Amino acid sequence: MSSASPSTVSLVTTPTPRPKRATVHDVAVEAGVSRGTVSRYVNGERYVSASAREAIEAAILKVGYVPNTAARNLVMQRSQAVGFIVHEPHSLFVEDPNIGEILLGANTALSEADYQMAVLIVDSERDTERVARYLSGGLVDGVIIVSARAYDPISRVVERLNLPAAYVGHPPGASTASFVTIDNRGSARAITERLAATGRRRIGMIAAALDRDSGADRLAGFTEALGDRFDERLVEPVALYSYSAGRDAMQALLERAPDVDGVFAASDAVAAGAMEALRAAGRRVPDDVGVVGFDDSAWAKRTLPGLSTVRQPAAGLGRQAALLVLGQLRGEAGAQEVQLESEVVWRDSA
Amino acid sequence: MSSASPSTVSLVTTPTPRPKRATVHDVAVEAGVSRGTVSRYVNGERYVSASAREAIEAAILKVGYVPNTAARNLVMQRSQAVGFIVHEPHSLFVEDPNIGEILLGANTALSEADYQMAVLIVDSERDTERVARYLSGGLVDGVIIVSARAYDPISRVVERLNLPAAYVGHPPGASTASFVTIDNRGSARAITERLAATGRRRIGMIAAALDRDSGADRLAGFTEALGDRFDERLVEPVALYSYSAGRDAMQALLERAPDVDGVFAASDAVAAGAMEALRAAGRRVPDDVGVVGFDDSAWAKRTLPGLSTVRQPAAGLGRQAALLVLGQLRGEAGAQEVQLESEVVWRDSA
DNA sequence: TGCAGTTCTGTGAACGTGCACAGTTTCGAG
DNA sequence: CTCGAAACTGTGCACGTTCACAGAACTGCA
Repeated sequence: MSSASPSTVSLVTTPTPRPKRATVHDVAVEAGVSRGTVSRYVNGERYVSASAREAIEAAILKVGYVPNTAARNLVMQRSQAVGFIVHEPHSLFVEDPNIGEILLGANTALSEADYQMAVLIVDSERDTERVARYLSGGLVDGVIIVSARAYDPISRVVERLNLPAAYVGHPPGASTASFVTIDNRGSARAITERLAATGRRRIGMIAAALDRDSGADRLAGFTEALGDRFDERLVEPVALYSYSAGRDAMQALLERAPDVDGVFAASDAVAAGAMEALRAAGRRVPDDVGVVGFDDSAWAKRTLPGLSTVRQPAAGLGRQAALLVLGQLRGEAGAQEVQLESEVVWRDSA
Repeated sequence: MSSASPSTVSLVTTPTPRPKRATVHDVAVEAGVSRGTVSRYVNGERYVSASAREAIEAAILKVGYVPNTAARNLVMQRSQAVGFIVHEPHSLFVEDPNIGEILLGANTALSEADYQMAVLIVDSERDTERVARYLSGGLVDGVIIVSARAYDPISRVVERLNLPAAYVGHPPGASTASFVTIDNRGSARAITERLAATGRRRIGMIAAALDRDSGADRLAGFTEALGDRFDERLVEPVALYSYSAGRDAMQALLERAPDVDGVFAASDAVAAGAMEALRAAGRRVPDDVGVVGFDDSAWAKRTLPGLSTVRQPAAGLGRQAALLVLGQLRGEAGAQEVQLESEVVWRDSA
């Protein structure tokens, strides 16, 4: 920065000699006005004369002023950031395309409102503690919570802090928080009925994540659709919405009920695994067994044949959740529920 | 929340009456010591007597004190956060499992060092401007940059701000920043040689993302491995590492060179697409055509037969990049290059 | 000219920390 | 008992902003 004279070698010991930033004070001096006026200009408030405005604009450009967010946050008592809390094992974060979509949808909406997103992944006990501390630190003004399970300690922390929050999916416990969902039950019923309408007689289900509302509701819809043709022995429950779980479950189901001719898988990933197991067992899809999934994620277009499924607007879920939080931040009324539309997408797997 | 008495309806106009937080001052009063002593205790410094410590501990518990991060950031001139900049179309963020893995690896390392990660996705012009403003705002102490392309405006902003940074992949331009990579060229050479060793005579490549070092290096390694048996007409370039691109490219390649009996796809997603096209064209894998990919992502285990590929330690890349940034933050020496090991994973597709 | 209303401006006080520095106590050695 | 070092403690200032408030300048109207 300064041209060191050849004789004196100045050894810089400070780690990163980042250039000191211009403050609102520097701008004020440069423009020949006061701090207050500069602040008003920056925040787009009234009562700034034309001449002052011009001088300030020039000064800002000259000194390269950018507001210091920490100082602003301190005095405004807010952070202009929203936490995105994911309650999943790391592996599923990668495997489940839905979460990525939800994150993107939320990030887009937050960006548009000039909010920042802080990603918080909770996988272990240690994470829980760390995230709780983080939330308490006042670093986020609100949170979006994805895939919380029953009796989630993080949810309790959020409630205690009275932090604006929106859940993707039903919130656990008796909380009165806002949330955004799709009609899992109705959609599951619809696609099961559609599958039945193709003439299948022995329809099974690979149910997943029954400890979450999404999983439980999909099973409920399935049961409802079949009515008295429902056979409990044709339901195979698995823990997670994963490919490998679907494959193993289908294998088990085939052993127990070789005459099964239709399968509703609780997610596309599960369905893809099931199709793999069917292929390995020499069953043709859809000729021998019809398969339907749920999500319409990237999986559905990859399978062969293309998977019939329910389109879940994942990005829209994230976006809506963000909007709910932003609404609360603007002081709008409390708990809201939003249900987004989902539709059956019929391809060739059934 | 509060049980309003029937006669007096109190209309709450303040947005969220968040409980006011205890400050270091409150703790000091409660414990009967000074602010300075509390501050020393909180930051684990020396010179706090046993009696003071006990009193402070009790006081903190009683008033529920949590340090205010904004105030701390302001006085310390840092934010304790690192930006994670992704330079990709939104769609690919979802489709490419690598990015998710890299993000997780980085997030883990940052969390362990008590740093927070802010996700910044750059997709449009508007995003570029927004992110530049964000970086200038002093909200991050450093950045991890994924998949930057040549002449990236964000990279220039980072350089101008003198912000500690680490790239995943070679940084664009003549920048002297730190970065972490794998040996794309050597690995591509290795797997191509291995493919050739299975007796293939007409080996083609679906090259992708040639405007990035990863894409260009993989093509270079391929060329190198084949030597004078290299045939330029067997190279099909595509823009992105995507499934659909792989499918279309394979189709084109088959039309131009029906005698092709081996294919190196620039990524697993591309390879999966290629296998789909081969299947549609009635070619058997590996009997008629051997296929190999790159990444060892979730795709590789899903294909049928399992894909031979190069294992890329995606989480490790993210982790290393985070460590490089953290190192610079601690004031350690400047630009470093780290190369992680990658290995050929041989399955059944070739 | 006086006066009220509006528009504009500057000043001082927060916000909640960390840090330098000055001051006080403790303690062991001479 | 004295003295100096080491262990502790408290105070004021700085960080960069917003906000309330007091006051100045400008308007239009009587």
